[in-house]
Amino acid sequence: MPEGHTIHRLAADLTPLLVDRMVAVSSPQGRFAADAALVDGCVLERIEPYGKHLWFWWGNGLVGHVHLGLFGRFRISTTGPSSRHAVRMRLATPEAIVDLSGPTDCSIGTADDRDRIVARLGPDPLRRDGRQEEAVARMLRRRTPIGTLLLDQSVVAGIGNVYRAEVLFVHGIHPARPANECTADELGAVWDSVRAMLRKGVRDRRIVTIDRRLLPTGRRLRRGDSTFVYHRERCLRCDTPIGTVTLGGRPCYFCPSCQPH
DNA sequence: CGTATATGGATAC
DNA sequence: TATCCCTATACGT
Repeated sequence: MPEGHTIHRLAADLTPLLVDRMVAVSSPQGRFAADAALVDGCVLERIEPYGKHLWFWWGNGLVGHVHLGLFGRFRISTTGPSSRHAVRMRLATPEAIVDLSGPTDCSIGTADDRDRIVARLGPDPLRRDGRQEEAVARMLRRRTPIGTLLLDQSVVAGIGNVYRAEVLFVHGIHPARPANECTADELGAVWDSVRAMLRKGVRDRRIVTIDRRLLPTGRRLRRGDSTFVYHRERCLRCDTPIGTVTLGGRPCYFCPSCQPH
């Protein structure tokens, strides 16, 4: 679930439920209990998404940090606590209960702590302050494979393994190509595409990158098809067997035919 | 019941 | 580069 679109979707969903309210903060599972006590009963002033990070600005000046990692998940209930799951953090108002399980990080810190983390993030395509030129500059000056850079949160914040593969496919770029062998126009187009993909992900609440205009006319889609190359056996466009190359420590799926060296 | 897998990332070497 | 952590789910036995 969690690439940047998930985080921005969560901020939009949780804000009307929790912001400007006094929130009971607890940790049924226990590991967040000491931190929870620091903000329990405070008014939540703002929920801020940035890349794959989520910050909770509390009325007493403290700032909660959540990073879902690979397994983290929020469950929202308006009818009572959802049992059965290990709940690291519970945010409760009279109207709603928000349960967080499995995060890589869930902690309470200061605004400075938040700033230090944001300082090492690249621009986020889903934020108003996300600047295309900044991301292009960060990529263009390096000869690192573009597939590695797109996964590097200090270059662009919010892209994960699915969007990286899909956006490179859409532009016909082999993931191992050194970033500085791309043109500025090309990299700008990659930014624009991934921003559009992420926005669609926020709207749909899931990743669907397929654009029928990029497929041969008459190509039949199977139920559940959502990507061109990610986690597929064969390319959705040309049926060539999909390859993978490990970049940034994780397999990057690509079509050897549509994305030649 | 066990095992494999997953859209992430920090840390140790 | 390797290892570990966090959790849920799908699937095989």
